[in-house]
Amino acid sequence: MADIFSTRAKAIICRIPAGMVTTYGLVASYSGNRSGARQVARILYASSDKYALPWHRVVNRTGLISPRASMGHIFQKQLLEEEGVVFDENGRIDLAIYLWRPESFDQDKY
DNA sequence: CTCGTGACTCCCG
DNA sequence: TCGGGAGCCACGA
Repeated sequence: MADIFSTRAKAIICRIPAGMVTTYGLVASYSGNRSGARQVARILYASSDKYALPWHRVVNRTGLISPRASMGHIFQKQLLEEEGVVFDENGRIDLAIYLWRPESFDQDKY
């Protein structure tokens, strides 16, 4: 497949277990481009609409949800909380506990 | 087909 | 310690 980047990104996002989160950079890194964090975000947004990807399980490197819309991150936070993710008083996710790495799954080559 | 944009991250001053 | 700039590339119009 030529679009390994988007394909991989989607595949990875799709495999994020409920109650877990990952970061853009991490997904990008495992998709073949450590600087493709932005593309991951874009692919996610564009694809989540058509492929129903769990974009809400992807947060930025600090564990903080990126405020892409006025109420977007609030909704995202809510979804994660229902999956069992706990936020601290700053609305930040404890990556030490909830960070899920692509290496955790069989990343063959796909 | 071309152009603009961006839900990020890292590095340097 | 903190802030700003550059790099990267897919998607939509």
